[in-house]
Amino acid sequence: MASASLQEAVSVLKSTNVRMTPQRHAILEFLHSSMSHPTADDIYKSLEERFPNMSVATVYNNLRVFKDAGIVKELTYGDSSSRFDCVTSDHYHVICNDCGKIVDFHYPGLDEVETLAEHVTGFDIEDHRMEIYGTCPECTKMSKQ
Amino acid sequence: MASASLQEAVSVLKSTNVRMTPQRHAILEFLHSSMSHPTADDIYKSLEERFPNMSVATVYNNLRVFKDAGIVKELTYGDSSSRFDCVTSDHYHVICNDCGKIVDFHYPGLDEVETLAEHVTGFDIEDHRMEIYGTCPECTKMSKQ
DNA sequence: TCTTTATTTGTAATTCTTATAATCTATTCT
DNA sequence: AGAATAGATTATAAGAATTACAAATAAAGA
Repeated sequence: MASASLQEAVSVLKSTNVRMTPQRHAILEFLHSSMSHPTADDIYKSLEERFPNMSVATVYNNLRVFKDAGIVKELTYGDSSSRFDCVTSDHYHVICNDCGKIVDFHYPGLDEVETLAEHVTGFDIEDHRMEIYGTCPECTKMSKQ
Repeated sequence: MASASLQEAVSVLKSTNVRMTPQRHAILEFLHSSMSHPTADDIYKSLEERFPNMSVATVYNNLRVFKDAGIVKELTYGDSSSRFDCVTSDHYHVICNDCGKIVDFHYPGLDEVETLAEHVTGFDIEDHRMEIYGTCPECTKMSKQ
């Protein structure tokens, strides 16, 4: 479950019969370099200059390919559009209710939750995610003024 | 954070200046009776018979009112449409990757996560949610046949 | 290089959700 | 009770995100 580097992601893709295209590489690159959690549109806009002819459909297609390959996760929050996060290691997200900022948060040791859920529900558990909601320091400061 | 009964939900609404209408009551009733986690459209369809003239907008409007009042939570997963869950007590959701079934799952004691997140990120934490993903017994059985 | 097959592109279509304005209904004030 | 006010519903249109589709293009292996 840990595809740390861009290289690793590329080789994961090659192992299935997924071809490497310039667009794909650029999308992966952007996902790995940006520490934020971009939307499909963020990605599209950021690559507009390098790929003036790229279609939005390409971004969506490839995000699905990456998701299926397990190297990218889709995050759906309250807001309209999904965000995408390259799978690096288990971490959670702290999200600001005001401005939407997302901060990574490490908290190990929730494997137990999966084990218990398996026993209680009979599901074959694969994964879990957690989001923590609140107000970020900046927004707190703003509201106090 | 615990509005166990329908009655309680109604009185919460009355305490703000939200009027009780037949449509509102029916939506609340449905949310409380259905142990599933219906989409706006599920709710709309289920009330079609009783309220032939009801608009989808009414469902959406009221779900927002309920959300703002804190008696209903919106759940956004991978699939296209949001699901709604009346706030009863803290619980999490186990979701089937195949058929989308959602099962409630109680796991106390994750307040610590919020505390730690506050310290690490400086956020003013209010809430958290967790989803556990896997394959339900039925879908596992199906795939083995 | 050639062939096969995946991928990209551009556009149209779909779906979910929200905005708007008109109508209607409940509550309040006199 | 009756009028005024504010809130709610309805119907429809608009908006935004995502997907479907068919034609054109490009990658990978023989």
